[in-house]
Amino acid sequence: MLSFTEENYLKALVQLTFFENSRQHEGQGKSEVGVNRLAAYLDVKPATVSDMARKLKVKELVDYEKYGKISLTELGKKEGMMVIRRHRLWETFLYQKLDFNWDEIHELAEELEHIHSIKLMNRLDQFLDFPSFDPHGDAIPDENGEITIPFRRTLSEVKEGKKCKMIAVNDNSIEFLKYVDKIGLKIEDEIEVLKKEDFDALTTIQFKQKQLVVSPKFTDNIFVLCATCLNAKECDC
Amino acid sequence: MLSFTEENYLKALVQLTFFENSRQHEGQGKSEVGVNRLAAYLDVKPATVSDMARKLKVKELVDYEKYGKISLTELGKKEGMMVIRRHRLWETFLYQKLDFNWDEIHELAEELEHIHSIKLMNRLDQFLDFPSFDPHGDAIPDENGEITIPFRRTLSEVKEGKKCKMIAVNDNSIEFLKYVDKIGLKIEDEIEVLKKEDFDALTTIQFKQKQLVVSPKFTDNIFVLCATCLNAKECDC
DNA sequence: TAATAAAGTTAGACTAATCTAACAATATTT
DNA sequence: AAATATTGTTAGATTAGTCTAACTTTATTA
Repeated sequence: MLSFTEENYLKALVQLTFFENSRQHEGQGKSEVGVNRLAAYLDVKPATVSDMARKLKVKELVDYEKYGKISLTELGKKEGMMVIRRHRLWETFLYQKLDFNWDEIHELAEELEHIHSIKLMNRLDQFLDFPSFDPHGDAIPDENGEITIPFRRTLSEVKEGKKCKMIAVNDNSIEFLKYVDKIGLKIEDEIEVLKKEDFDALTTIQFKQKQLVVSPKFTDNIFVLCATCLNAKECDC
Repeated sequence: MLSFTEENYLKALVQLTFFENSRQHEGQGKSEVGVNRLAAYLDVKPATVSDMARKLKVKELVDYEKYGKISLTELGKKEGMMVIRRHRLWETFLYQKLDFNWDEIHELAEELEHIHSIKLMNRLDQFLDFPSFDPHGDAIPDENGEITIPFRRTLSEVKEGKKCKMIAVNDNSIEFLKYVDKIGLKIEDEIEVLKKEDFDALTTIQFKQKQLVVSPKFTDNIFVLCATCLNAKECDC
């Protein structure tokens, strides 16, 4: 059985090697990370990560050689994915059933994700009607730790005059989530890009009969999908 | 913030000093416990309890002097009660919402009870419609850690020919819970005592149109209440 | 390529929670 | 009351996860 701490290392490795900058890395297979980077991400000292990397290697959860990079083994990836599955299912529960705000659920899920029970998570999954995305729009890994990330683009990439729907946010900081809440935008909402101003990169969007001018700080962090590109990598939206 | 372990010590102390044998102790104020007893209950060595007792004393959670008994302070009692509140609310959730069996919920609640969030527990309480008892029929402490144990008697004490309803079980062992499940008896079910045989202490009961002969091992561990004694200490049932 | 910077490792220390083994205090029994 | 049994304490060790400080390896740059 994995400890609380070991699980957090595996989760962090999944985030850093599979999710972070996934568009840049796409297809490059650069799924490894340095000791310093992981240490910074987990807010511990590099020395601590060095130690832990050795321990995780013994348990065959990571591939790692002294002075080398760290990467997840198949087993390690699966375990990390399961932590993320639990995290995202709990977030969905807190948001949908207990009426928590978008910006409150992450912290609670950080604790709840460490409850180990496959049965519990499968029951919760069923209770929530098998959601595909959590309240931030991130995909929820299935029972086997598999995740099928649909092709996503940011709102910045959508052409003028096109419509799309918001499916996720890229920035999970409380400030960002509070802003999105404030303007009244929600997952699954339809957004129309009315005008894109090249000069200062401001975009005028419309959703729910409201018009709003937003900056790249916003558009870069909203993931969208349009009806036609749901399953297609090429799409003109 | 209390650690996982500290919380378990406080919970155990509440169980041993307030709940266990509460009928015997009633009114005697003997709410203290020895090092060996607590060690046996927690399945650790007495040496460990000695150490922890000193630490908990520093934190003003227990009263304790070297070679003396351990008892909870007001603060310690409240913290312990809150752990029990969380445990019982989670059990209720697992049983009512996720359709877990009676005998599966305890173990999961042992983990869930350590998630600290007052808001989470209050929301869950609301979601469950403010239950007074958990699935085992034990009272759930309120937001302030207060518990009002209603007057309970065991099925053994009910006179021949009287009816009562089951409100709790005294024995939470898996074997016992499985047996209760097997015979199809549930919290709130009405039970009629048809016959009591003094010779071998067997009792014939009826519930849901079924008749069954049970032993003291059973009747001693079923708590009941009758309509007339709900709020009265004296009752002829 | 040699010097410097960045990245990573090792040794030794700390804390919390546990153990064992030896010892001390208190309670019980003859 | 002395002997014995029960109960509780202390000292020293262990493990996981962390730290700091000193050191080593690898990468970058002048």
